[in-house]
Amino acid sequence: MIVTRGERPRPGQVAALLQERGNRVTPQRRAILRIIEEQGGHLSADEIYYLARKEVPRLSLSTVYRTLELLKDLDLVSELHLAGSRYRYEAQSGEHQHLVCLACGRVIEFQCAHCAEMHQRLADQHGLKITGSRVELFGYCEECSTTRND
Amino acid sequence: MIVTRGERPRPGQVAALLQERGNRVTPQRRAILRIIEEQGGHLSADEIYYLARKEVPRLSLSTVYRTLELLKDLDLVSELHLAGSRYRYEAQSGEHQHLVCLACGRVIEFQCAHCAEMHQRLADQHGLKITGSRVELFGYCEECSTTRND
DNA sequence: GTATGTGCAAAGGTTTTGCCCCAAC
DNA sequence: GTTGGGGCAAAACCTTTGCACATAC
Repeated sequence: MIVTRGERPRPGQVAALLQERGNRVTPQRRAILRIIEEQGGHLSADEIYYLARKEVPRLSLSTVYRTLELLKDLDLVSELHLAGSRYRYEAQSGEHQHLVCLACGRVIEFQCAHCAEMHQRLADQHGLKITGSRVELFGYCEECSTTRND
Repeated sequence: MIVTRGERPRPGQVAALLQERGNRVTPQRRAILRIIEEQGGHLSADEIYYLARKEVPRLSLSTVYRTLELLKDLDLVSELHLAGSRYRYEAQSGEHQHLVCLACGRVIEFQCAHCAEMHQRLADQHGLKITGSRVELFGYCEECSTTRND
């Protein structure tokens, strides 16, 4: 099955994707994927673990990591290195980029067609076939820059 | 002393920068800074440690980390999260961005005035004051994509 | 001489792995 | 019934910290 990158497969499709690879659909995997999709945010493995245990109390952190690995392979989830030392995970939902506030940690997502276009041009210039891109802008959001100036 | 961001201070200036803050100029710090500048690459703390020990054999890894912390504060070095789980460090040498080959790990740097301009516009739209930006394009370089197709 | 800096060792935090039992197919 | 997946505990990995000694100033 081919799911166009950037288009989020529906639950039934996810099951099919897994089965195609000989993977199983388990309550743990369902819970973890649903949490990432519903929360929408940029969750750490830890936070996912915490949330998922409400549903699958005996869940272990290693299962979270293993599941995230799998979901990355399936392009259902992507792994981010924003500020701080931990990985964060989010549902794959089309190319988008991040503005990160260094004070409060808030992350604003944006899409930018010009960026994508420019990246393609840059990659061509350097003979690279792009498979992914990341734009992160760091700074201080409106609220935080006001506070800091008080 | 003010060193314009993006302009690399010369050795004498570095000493002055340190002294201004009440920091000392030690052989360890000199070695680490020189390695980062000369290697030009994107070194991990580990690699810096390894190289610097040729010169300062009793150097410890914690000194490397502490020195990197200091050099970051002075804006002489910047910390990157490219592919993989470790931090990498490079000499601060003006805004530039990275193309990363996922097969061989090669990193190509590029500068892009358009990107900077666009980032400013995006940040303005979202009320963010930018202090830094990161553009990373992932893919396969010419050589590697040839090899993979064999 | 006096802080600041260093080495060493230990702690810390996050992610990965091994092993054996369990459950999805 | 098979085989992939999960839980647990331990290991691995990278980075940070505490402390006593060394050294740049």
